[in-house]
Amino acid sequence: MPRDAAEAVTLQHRLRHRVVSDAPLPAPPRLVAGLDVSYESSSAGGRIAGAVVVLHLPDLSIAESVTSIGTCDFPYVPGLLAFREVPILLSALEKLTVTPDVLVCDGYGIAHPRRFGLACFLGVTTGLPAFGVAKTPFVGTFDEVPDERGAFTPLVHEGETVGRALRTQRGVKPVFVSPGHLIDMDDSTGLALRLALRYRLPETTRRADRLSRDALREALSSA
DNA sequence: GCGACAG
DNA sequence: ATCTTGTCGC
Repeated sequence: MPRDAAEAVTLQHRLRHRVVSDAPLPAPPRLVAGLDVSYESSSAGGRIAGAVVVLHLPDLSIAESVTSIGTCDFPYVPGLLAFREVPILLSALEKLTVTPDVLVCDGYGIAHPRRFGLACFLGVTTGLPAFGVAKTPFVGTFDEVPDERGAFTPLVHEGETVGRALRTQRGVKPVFVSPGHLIDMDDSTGLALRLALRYRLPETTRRADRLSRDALREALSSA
């Protein structure tokens, strides 16, 4: 891992060419993994907890869940989020005894200043299909999304469609979906929708968020 | 040059 | 991400 921002940007530029973001999934996914990270402090130096929850499709029952505790050694810089979260998430992924068919990341894929967001990084690193579902806008612009579940408008950045603003529930703000690696726009959108049957965010993200939060609380209190 | 800026 | 009160709605 890079030690500073300059090295990180260089690494992103070197790896971005390995990204495949226009291919459909090789087969219908059976196991989908949600990943998330919780922080003790907003800045670097504090403890962090990474969590991965694998769900069965289509029933969304839990297949396996793992966590990993560590320290945050990279500051938050827009565009460099992956360098904060990838290490802890990889250590958690190593504990899995099952191999997910796709990773659902908390953040962006190719909808990124250098087309290499967190989902691209995790996908290229693990060799697994990965896409991102973000809660707030980052790069690009989009037209208002019709207030209907499943409706979406393209997220455009520098003339390219890099993702979609997707309404997962009527009456709630849209989420932002973008392919990361070995998956395309349609499969990413379809999966996000299948995972967000009741709430705004995919069930994978919600479960991983809770698990990482619980794991961090536990780590901070016991030791 | 001035803001905006995933989590 | 995280820190937090009250409030609207099913």
